[in-house]
Amino acid sequence: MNKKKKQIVEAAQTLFIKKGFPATSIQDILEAANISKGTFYNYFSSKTECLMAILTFIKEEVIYNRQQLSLGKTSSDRHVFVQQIAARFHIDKKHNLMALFASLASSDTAHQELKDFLNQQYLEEITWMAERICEVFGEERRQHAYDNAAVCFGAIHLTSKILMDIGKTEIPIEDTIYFSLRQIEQMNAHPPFLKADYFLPYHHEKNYKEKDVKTLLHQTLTDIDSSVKKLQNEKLSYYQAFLLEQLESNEPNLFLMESVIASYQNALHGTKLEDKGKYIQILFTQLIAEV
Amino acid sequence: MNKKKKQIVEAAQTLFIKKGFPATSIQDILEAANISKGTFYNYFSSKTECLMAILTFIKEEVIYNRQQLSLGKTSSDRHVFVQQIAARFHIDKKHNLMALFASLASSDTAHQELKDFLNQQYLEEITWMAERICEVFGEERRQHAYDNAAVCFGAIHLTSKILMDIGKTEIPIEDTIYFSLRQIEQMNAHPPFLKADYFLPYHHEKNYKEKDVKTLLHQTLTDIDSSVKKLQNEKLSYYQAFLLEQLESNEPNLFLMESVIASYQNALHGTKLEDKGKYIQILFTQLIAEV
DNA sequence: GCAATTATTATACTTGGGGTATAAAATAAT
DNA sequence: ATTATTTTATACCCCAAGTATAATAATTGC
Repeated sequence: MNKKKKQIVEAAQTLFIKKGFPATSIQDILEAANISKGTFYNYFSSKTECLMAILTFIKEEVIYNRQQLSLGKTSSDRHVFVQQIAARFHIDKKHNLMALFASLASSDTAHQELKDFLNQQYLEEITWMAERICEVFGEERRQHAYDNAAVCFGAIHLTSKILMDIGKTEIPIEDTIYFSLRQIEQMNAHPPFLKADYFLPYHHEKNYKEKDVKTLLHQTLTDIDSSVKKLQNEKLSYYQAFLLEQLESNEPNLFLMESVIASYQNALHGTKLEDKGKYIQILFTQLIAEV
Repeated sequence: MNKKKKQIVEAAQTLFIKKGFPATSIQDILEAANISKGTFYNYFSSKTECLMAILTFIKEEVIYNRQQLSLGKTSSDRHVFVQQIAARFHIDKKHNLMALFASLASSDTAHQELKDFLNQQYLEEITWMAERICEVFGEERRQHAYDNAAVCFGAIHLTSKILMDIGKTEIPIEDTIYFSLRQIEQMNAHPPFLKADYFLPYHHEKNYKEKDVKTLLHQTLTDIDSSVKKLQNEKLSYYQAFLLEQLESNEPNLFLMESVIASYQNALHGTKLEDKGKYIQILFTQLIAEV
């Protein structure tokens, strides 16, 4: 993400939160970001697309956070699971996404595009949750994993919405999550309602996604290629070339890449490319999370 | 509701469903209803208000339907409960509200007004459900009634949304409701999370509502007063006068009114006021349901 | 360093929707 | 039949999304 684009995204995000998405005009964004209309439409074809860029960025942050939470912990740790679920809420809160979503859901002309985007997000969240339920409650839960995920997810969201709407904002989201998790504690006696194969297509999506993240990673690297060269750091240039080479190969060595990216990011520390490094790290985390 | 207003509402409803609320312009409504802008703004101060009129009308239909379903059945009948929950979905489906809600949630400038309206609707639904859960599962459930209502309601809505989104439209909503009800079958071992007193203010709302329905009923009756007189039916005129008198008194005799309204409606059968009669019946049902 | 390309600005323009205003015509009420 | 009220047609205002374009600034390639 280049400087101008970031400038726009930051201004837009602030405004979307403060005034709500529909109430924020493009003019507002232009003034806040100190850019002209042409520039805006150079980066985004519509206000909706700008919003989706913001949401995508935040989603990456959530994935990264969840991955960090799981480091060094066993995958069956229930408290980690709760923290990971809470991560979305905390990050949403940090960016005040609650307010944003409240003024969203659909909007002016955004229709299908945004709707599909949000649907994709929540269905991904549910398949992730079903997978994690198997890890936390054991493989014998697999049959009912989607039933449980739906009930738990539904309970969390509705309950937190209720608590918001009736003004009980002091209750931490973790309490709500523990409450909702309790609802799926007992083994299910009935045959599964939501069958795993319903969601197969959405697992396939992951592969598409994987491709997308991969190309995105590649693109980001090539984007800053010249800037990296300018730093005239031999090691860095080598890393850069290595990473691109790996990404272009059919079977990239993920372990090696992980290590190299760490050094790569380190070498960028303090330079004006530091943020790009972080972004690359996040993309990579997302890539391995999806494999 | 007079003829022109109904004409507008019907046209608007069709369009909201077909094109979605935000995508429907007032111009579209004017053309579909064959009216001019002035007329529209004579009945509604905004597009949002028009939508709320439609939603209110449908809500009344739901209440009426649920009341009909409970006739002659014990209040603990689980299948009646399921049918009553399903009523909302069926009526929503009949009016294709799913499509409407999907294009809604918030919108252009509607903001607070519409948001509050929808919040009110769903919180009322939850308090209704909590009450019914006590009736169906027994009084010993009261402590956890709101917990159970939230979990069940959340499960129903999320699950049906999922099934819609993944294209499993052939699964009847009743299956989803039975599935969701199963989730709250076991007695809850933990202390309640959502306490009943959180929802106390929303019970008070009922009283306000009652007043509204009463005045609405009165207004509807006076609206058609002259048309009724024109029919030159002595009995009908007497009923008309009687009902108005009762509504104006401090303690209307509901039993008498119920009987008179039945005859009243009967006398209107076949006339062009038949629909008005039905509407009055629905309003009255709502009135006694809230007392 | 200079030429060529690309990004950015400023500005004007088109389209379209929400909502107001008003005078004339139609309909209803007494 | 004469008021009142509703309805219409039309023109208008305001504002926002998005397009177009010519001029200017910044990058890039060589």
